[in-house]
Amino acid sequence: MRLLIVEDEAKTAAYLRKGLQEHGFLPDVVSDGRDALQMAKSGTYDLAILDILLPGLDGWSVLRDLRSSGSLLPVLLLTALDSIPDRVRGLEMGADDYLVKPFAFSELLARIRTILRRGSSRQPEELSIGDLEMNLIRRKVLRAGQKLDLSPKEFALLSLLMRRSGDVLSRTLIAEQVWDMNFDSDTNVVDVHIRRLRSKVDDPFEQKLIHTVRGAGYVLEVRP
Amino acid sequence: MRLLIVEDEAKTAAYLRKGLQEHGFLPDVVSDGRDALQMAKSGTYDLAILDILLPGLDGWSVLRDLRSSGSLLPVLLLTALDSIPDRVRGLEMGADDYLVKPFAFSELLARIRTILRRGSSRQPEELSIGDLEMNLIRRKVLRAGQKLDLSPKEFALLSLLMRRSGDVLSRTLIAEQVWDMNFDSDTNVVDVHIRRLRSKVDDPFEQKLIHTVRGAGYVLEVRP
DNA sequence: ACGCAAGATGACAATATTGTCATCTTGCGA
DNA sequence: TCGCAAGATGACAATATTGTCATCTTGCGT
Repeated sequence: MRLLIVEDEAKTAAYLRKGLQEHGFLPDVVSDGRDALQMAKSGTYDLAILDILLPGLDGWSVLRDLRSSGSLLPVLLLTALDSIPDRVRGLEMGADDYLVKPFAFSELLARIRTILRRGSSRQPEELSIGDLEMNLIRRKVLRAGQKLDLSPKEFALLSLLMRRSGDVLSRTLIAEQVWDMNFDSDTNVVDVHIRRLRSKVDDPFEQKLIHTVRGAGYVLEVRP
Repeated sequence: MRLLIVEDEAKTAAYLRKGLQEHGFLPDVVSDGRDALQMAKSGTYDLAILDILLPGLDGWSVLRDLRSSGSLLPVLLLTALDSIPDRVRGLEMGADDYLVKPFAFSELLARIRTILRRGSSRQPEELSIGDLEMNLIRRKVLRAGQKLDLSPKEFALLSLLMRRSGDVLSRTLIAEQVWDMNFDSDTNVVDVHIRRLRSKVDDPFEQKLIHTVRGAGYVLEVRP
């Protein structure tokens, strides 16, 4: 895990760098606010530990600029400013945690881990199975790097299959989720849409991903 | 936002409930650890504020059981135990934050918001401006609580406007983003689609959200 | 190996979506 | 205030999407 340590005070900076390195992190240290901002925006770090009192550009400004440029880089503010208004300000400006100096190294470590843990356990908006990738937000689907062009229903159906890949989904369940209607099973819409989806997702490729489970429904998964 | 407050001390519990209610949350209070666990597992809460010293089952156990059962419910530990080992233990057991009593209500509030912000806005999939809400993942749009039925292009256009609400977006920019093509400006597709969007999003309502900036483009914002 | 039920598939018609164009309105500078 | 350019709007035709149905295939129990 790459950490960006933004800290002007040399002694603290060295202490942080050494301690974090020993715990398996890859820290870089920078002391100037302007440099910090540039590095933080580079997209190469997993988390920044940010002091507020800095030369060049203070920590508030670094954080504000970072967030307003759309960066989601987790930031832990580590500062001697201990008043409640400062804490609130930091958190409301988009910091992920606020720890007051002097601090216990073990607590810093635990808080860093907490932030990082959170980062990875979130509901993903990027799904992928085998060489099939889809981005729910951008509404883009790729198979083996090639862009697939799906209709709205096909997209909804595929996203359901991917979100629950490995599970066998009954036609009834699919109908409820994708058509959000309770189902009078005398239609084969689901079958037909599965067909259309297959023709785009599976037909052009060797490795099939959409599988039929006779009598039960459909699964999306990689099979040997 | 539904909060579960797990707090044995009646005075603190009442104080929390009242304060949080005033800030727009929907808090439920429970004082027994066993009840707390059951409620936390029900899946109806967005966050739990958990004290450690409890009758029935202590906070550590509640947290451990919750996490080992796979629940991702965000938990903020709020306790009088202020030693570093306790803090570390709490965070490492899977709490999302640890705040020591006595605490400032404003800091608690800021920390709650920080945790909740993480939860949904890593890349916000829920956008809202005024009484217009949209969910990028579920592909649902509501205005004043009413469901709007948008075509794919309309949806893409609106999501662009919402993601960048407050910014004036030129037709060229819109064309690039929504049609992802470089634009030979001898067409008025954008105008037409703005029209169609307006007819669904704005026409039926008093308060308009889509505004024309003559010579520049369009903005989505709340205007007095 | 046979028969049948489950599933796959192709075709079709009903809708919905989209882009273009012609025409009407409106805001703003001269 | 007039005239014009920017923008709004309604209508239309070309496509695309969707659901249904009839028919073909396939897997599986006997």
